Amino acid sequence: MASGTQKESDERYRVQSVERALHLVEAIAECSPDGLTVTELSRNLKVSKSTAYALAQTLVSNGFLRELYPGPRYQLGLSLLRLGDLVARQIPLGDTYRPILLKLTERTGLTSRAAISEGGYPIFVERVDGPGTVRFHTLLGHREEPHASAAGKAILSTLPTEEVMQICKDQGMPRRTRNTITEISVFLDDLERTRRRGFSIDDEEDADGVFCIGAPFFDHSGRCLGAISVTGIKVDAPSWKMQELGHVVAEHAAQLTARFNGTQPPWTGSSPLREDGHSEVEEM
Amino acid sequence: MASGTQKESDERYRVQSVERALHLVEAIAECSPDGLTVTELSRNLKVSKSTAYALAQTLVSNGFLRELYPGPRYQLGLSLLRLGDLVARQIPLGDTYRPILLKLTERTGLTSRAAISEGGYPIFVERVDGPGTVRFHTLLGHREEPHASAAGKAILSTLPTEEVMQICKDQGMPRRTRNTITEISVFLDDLERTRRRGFSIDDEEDADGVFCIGAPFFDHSGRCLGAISVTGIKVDAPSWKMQELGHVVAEHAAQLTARFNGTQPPWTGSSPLREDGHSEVEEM
DNA sequence: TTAGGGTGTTTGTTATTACCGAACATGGTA
DNA sequence: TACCATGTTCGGTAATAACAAACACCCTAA
Repeated sequence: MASGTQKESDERYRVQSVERALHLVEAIAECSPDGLTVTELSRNLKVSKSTAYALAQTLVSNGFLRELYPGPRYQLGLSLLRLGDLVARQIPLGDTYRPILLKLTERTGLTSRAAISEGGYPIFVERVDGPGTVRFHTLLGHREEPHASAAGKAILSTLPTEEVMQICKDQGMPRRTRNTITEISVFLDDLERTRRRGFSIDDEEDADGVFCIGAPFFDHSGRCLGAISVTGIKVDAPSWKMQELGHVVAEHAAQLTARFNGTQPPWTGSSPLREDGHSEVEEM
Repeated sequence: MASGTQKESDERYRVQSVERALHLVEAIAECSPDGLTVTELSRNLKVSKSTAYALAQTLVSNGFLRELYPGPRYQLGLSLLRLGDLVARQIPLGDTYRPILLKLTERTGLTSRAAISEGGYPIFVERVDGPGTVRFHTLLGHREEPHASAAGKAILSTLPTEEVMQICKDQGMPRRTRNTITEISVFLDDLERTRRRGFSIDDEEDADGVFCIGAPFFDHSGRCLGAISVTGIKVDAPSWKMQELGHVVAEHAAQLTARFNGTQPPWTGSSPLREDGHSEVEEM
């Protein structure tokens, strides 16, 4: 549903006009950077023009939106830049990620990202774009599908089975591509493979032609803090190369763990190569 | 007043509950990263506990705030990170600033920032922290005082006198430190010196012990797009060193202008050194 | 030029709904 | 245990958010 996946704070205690105002901001965010006019907003939110107008004016006067002339189009305002920067700065040890991602991108030539775990869901908090011409539309603060992203699978691979099943039930396992895993039993098998090899693979499971490889990092008690991942287009890395990339990613994740004075749980990295060779890559 | 400096879109057309919700976000931003409780929020906004509760719940359910236990404290939410990142990405030619700021910081050892001009006011859109242990609390999206910041003075130095006086009248020239320029005539003199030497100096005018040096950059028509500046603590750069720093900053600003295929207006940099030597630095 | 359809803005009016105060639940402390 | 501080829930009431309709202002086409 609309915004339902978070903890469902009772709907009775929500303020309609505020809810509408926030949806208005989101609507503009989706149409960025072009922005929307009052009429478009009113249609989008299914409210009267005058209501949309009043909401937009309120947001503008507080810097959450800005009016672009002519024909006033509303764009995201600079308060959001300031508040977003503030959030970025208060991410625990936020400065730590960038240097390691830079190294990872330099080594692999791929876009790399760091996500922290929010109740098992990956939230991306840092990004280093690769040198290639391909740019991925990845936003900080974005929450990816836990079952169809490398970061999500890396994080889930560290959690007990019951928690994984709970998250999958809450979130559902919607199909994103032909390769998306939508069966819980298949997914649990995949997490088991992830644990054994020490890194996760999203092989065109979230978007066609795009792969990701991720690995988790840990705090001092061995709890998973989040995951890092690299993203590329499939032609850049055929399946036989993923094994190699996986070890590089896992190695950098281990460096992050070390920076946090963390400890790898005993079962990770214990068998970087499976008994039966590299079949786990090809069988997906 | 509260948020008065922006264009005063008629107060009749604002919705109260949304206004309160946004102020609530700002209140939390000011107390970040600790966050605030419902009771603190209600006191801060001068509304009843139940109202603050409803507003906060609405913001939480949309990801603008997050609830931290115990004793639910409300913090800024990850939607703000995502929206802020989106704004950052749609800044015109946003990728251009960082490499030049990196060079500037490497060369000077100081924190450097880029601001774009929003109707003559400087809005910071990029930042590269210096290697020192001193960190300045500078936020992207923040609007600094035009009359008491190096970036502001650099931008204003490119505008006609009437516009400068209008902005000073709108904004006022509040005193921030002992050194703040609060007299319009003195300020206009300072802008004239800035034009002649090609860079602006904020010598403890915004914060005690902190100096900034800025220089404007231009588009193809010679209009000022914004300014870059470096920031440091006074002990790192006594007055005699500012002249030298100024030329480095101005040089990097010129590189930015070149990147934008811009043109320096004829009167800039025409006399990088004043007739009477370096006295302008000491007389402040 | 004029008519038309599209804006954004302004205006009352109505009933929705946001707000408050008070009651309830909870947790820590003396 | 009683107390005082929270956070949460409830119902009544009046403020106010939302709407429709009118207005002003472009454009474009006839």
